[in-house]
Amino acid sequence: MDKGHLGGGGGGGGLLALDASPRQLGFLNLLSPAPFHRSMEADDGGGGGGGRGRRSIEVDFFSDEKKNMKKSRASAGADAEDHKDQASAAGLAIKKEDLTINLLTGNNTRSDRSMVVDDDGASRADEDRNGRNTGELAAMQAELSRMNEENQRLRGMLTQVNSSYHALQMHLVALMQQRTQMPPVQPQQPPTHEDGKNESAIVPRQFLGLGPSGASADVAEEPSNSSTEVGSPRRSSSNGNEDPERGDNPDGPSTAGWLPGRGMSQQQQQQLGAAAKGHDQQAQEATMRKARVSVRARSEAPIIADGCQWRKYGQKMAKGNPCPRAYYRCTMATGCPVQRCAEDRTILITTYEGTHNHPLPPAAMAMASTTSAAASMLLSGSMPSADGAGLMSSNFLARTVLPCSSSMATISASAPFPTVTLDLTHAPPGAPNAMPLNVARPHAPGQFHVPMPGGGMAPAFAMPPHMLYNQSKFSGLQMSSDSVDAGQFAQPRPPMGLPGQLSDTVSAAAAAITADPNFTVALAAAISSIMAGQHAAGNSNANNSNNNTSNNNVTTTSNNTTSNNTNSETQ
DNA sequence: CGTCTTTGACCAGCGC
DNA sequence: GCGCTGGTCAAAGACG
Repeated sequence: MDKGHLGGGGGGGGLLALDASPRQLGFLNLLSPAPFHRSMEADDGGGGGGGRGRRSIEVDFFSDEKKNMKKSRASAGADAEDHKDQASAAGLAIKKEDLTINLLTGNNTRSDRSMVVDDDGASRADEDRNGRNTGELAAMQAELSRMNEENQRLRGMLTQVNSSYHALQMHLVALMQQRTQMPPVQPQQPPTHEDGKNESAIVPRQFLGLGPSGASADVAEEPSNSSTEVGSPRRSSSNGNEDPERGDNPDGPSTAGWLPGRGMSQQQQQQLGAAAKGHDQQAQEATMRKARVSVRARSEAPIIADGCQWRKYGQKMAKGNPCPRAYYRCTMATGCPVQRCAEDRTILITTYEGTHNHPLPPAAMAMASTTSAAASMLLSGSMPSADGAGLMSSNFLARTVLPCSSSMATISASAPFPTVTLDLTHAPPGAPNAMPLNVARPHAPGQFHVPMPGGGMAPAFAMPPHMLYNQSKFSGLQMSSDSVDAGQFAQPRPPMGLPGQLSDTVSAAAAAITADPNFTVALAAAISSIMAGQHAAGNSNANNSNNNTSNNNVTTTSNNTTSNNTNSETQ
């Protein structure tokens, strides 16, 4: 692999020098988010969550209760059952209903009695009634206050989570920047392994068996630009051989990793193995790069506007598709490997391969993190350790997909190149662009559809990818941890047992939250709405300028024509 | 003049 | 071994 990144063309393109550097850093994906998702994961498979809007938390949280209340009211006292249900549902609701119902139905309740009494002594009855009403009123008020308190608490939790998320995000960004600035940095490797010993174990996931490939990814990067490599063997993918060419140049490996090449890993490992410290990272990078994230969205534009600058370096007629496939390369940094093609007319399919190795503008962060997360998830899903991993990853991915988009995201993973397809062309029936957070219903077995909050409101890519609902029932943290590792630090880590405290924390939180499905749903909705709102607000400026098109493309997608994503993973 | 896009050619992997 | 296909390079042209 290699070269992929070389510069493109000749002509003037100075830009080109892209060489590949492998770094992974590129993205950070939000660690936090992952956890979020998970925690949120509620059951909802479709359900309910709903949330609608991004605006008020309260609504989201108690939507269910409110619904129940409304129901009860509507049904008027007639339905005793309703009452029961309501009662079970929420205390407040019950009381309210009791009042209403009692008056009408004449049950044994005090209110009833009072009514009956009226016949005789109006005044006394009135007093009693008043007294009772007052008492009930007081009770209701108490309930309300209680609910308010609870609400406050929940809000506080949300705030905390939110702040934590932002803090992590910031931290990641900082790390990323540091990394990019200090090339030589050694891969901060995971404590556990040294020089590649554990690598295999650590990096297990790879589809390709990538081993340590080359030097520290980070390092390399850069400087180079390698145009030097241009002459080199083109297809990187293929051979490990290339790497050797590059020799010490770390880039080589990385690039290699980046490319589709399949077999390189072992050979390279042997060859380079000695040197390797960054192997782990590279290996991961390689895997990351091999993993592809395909985003489907309706767009008239030739390329999706995700905040990054893409340069077209090639176009080919793809077999079986009348529409040409175009190859794009990120020009924001010289070795940024993320790339590629768009096909199809109405539906723009953008496949990302690799990760950005440079700091991204806010506008691009969302998409980058999304794709990165998706890739990492996918990769992590392949991990042997957890059966559910794959599924989880799917879910997570789904959740990860552009949350703002109103459309549904369909995720699929397929071999030989693990590919995650985020289908933004789907829109729930009857849900136009701006569909509120609706219930997600699985379209078809094996597909994960994720409701995206706020369609019309927030820029499609403005939001962090993590705010989606969790549908999955799976709990593992792997996803999060993996995603984090892979996406960001590229440090290889044991699948599950991450040293990460974060994982623990997250898991604990997730467990606690997920204990109550309803709560989970509500919380998920609330968080989604909040985050959406914040991001929209925060990024609106930057994003608007850059992402308008993307927004339109993705967000506007209303109906999906294509549900055909290949979903290999079925849940 | 510099940058970007287009487009033909080259190379490598893969399947038969 | 051959052909097909995917992916990339790089010259040439277009555009601002």
